[in-house]
Amino acid sequence: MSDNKLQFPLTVCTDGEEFIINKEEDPTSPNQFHHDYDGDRGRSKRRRRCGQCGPCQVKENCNKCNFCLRRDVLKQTCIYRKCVYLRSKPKPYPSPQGGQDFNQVTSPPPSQSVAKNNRTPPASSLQDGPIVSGHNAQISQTSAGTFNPFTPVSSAGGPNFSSSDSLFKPPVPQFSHPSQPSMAMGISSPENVLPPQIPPYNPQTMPQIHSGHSSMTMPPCVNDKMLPRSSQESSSFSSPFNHQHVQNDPLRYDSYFNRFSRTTPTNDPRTNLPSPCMHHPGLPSPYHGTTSHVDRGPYNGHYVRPPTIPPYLPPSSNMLRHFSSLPQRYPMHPPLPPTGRYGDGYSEPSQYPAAYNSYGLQPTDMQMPIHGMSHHHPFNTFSNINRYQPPQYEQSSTCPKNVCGPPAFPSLALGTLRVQERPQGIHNFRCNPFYRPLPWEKQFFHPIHQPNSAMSDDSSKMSSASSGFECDVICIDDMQMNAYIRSDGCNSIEIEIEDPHSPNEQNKYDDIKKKNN
DNA sequence: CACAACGTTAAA
DNA sequence: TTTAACGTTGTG
Ligand SMILES: [Zn+2]
Ligand SMILES: [Zn+2]
Repeated sequence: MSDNKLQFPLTVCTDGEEFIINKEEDPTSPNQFHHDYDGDRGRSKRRRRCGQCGPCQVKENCNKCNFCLRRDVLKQTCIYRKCVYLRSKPKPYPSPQGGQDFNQVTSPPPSQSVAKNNRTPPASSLQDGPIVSGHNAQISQTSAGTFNPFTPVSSAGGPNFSSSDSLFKPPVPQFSHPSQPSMAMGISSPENVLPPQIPPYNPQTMPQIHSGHSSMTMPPCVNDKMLPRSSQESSSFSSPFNHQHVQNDPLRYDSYFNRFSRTTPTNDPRTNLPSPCMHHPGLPSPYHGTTSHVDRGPYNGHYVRPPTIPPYLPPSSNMLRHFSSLPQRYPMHPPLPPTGRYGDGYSEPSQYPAAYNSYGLQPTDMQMPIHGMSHHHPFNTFSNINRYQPPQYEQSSTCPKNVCGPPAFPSLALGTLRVQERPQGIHNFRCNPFYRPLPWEKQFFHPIHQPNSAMSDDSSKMSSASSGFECDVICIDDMQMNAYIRSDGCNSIEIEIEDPHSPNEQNKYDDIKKKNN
């Protein structure tokens, strides 16, 4: 890895865009948590949102899910905002003794005191959906001390998961093949520009669930490192990202077709996809409605801690459980789905499938946003979106979520860097990764089968095609190197830099390039 | 179990 | 006090 030659975090500028590159951290670092809920210290009776997981980043209520729609009665938080860690059943209260029922779900990271910001501010804006919080421009706490419960996001839709089963059964190796699209480095993301990834709630762009399996009701995985199928698509949306990409016309390996190619948006069917955000052609939408606060944010010592190490890579999934409050199709106004909180095995702590991946977006910094959210209303407040970092799996580990095998590509040997766009964008719910159905949400969104859709039913294909992978040459601090760039389809790009001094790697690259010819 | 309802906790 | 939403309980 070329890490040793670079100092992180690095700031990389490409085409006027600045990115922050952080070295990957070990999310598993234990010492980062502390909690009280199940711990003893003044344990509170209730767990609190961790403030770090993907859903916790969502600042706005979707206003479409059952919980939102029936908030008064159900008194539940928006399905899209439900903390991953709270999805498991709470441990029986006064369980004074060490019955750590859910050892994994105990406490959140030392909550950054910052978390308090989580509380949503007055809402000023209203749009339709939740907002992902982001960093404000302050970057933050980066340090290693930061807990990263979740890794980032990938956007929405993670890889295809069909069902919980899929967790165990590697879908298609996402990494095994280089794959398609990813965003090129220069991403221009002016404020108000949508992230490419969030395909509007268009049935066609919605992640499709693998049919034939049990239904998954959880919201999407946002952390997957792999490029979710939808991400891909989204990346092709006309968006700053894409545009940039086009400009760069990077060489990319299209796994789907098994070959390298230069991008040509023009003929790429994907480019015909709808704009990433139906609501944001570029401007904020009108505000309408009242607002309401949302969560109170994490509180020191009160969270339930996200799964610790092993837990974050569990076999099954709590997260994959049904989350029945998800609307069928967000933007649409479909029939309401049922609401359920722990259902479907959510309760099983042991099941945090991909806790990390599934949910976590790892904001570059842990800062919580400050935007208000409206309860029953859309808002048009833009919040800075986090530049979510790609998931950080152990180096050789595979994406837990896609239990697929390890990346069978050079990437393994390469150091992984996370490149994040410098914080600046603002997005509303629709533009936020969470907005899209998360993996577990697929069930809700997928219902609409679109035979003729650009999206194939063959999840295998989609899957492989979704691991955006492209090799390109980038320059960092005057150093040129080959790098594989993967996009999460949203706000993050993962760049794997080859160690210039590693002949082997070089060869690998060469090989790859040759294929292209 | 999935779901619905609602008491209750706790932040603002 | 109000509001958000966690945890529990009841039903099918
Ligand atoms: Zn909602
Ligand atoms: Zn959380």
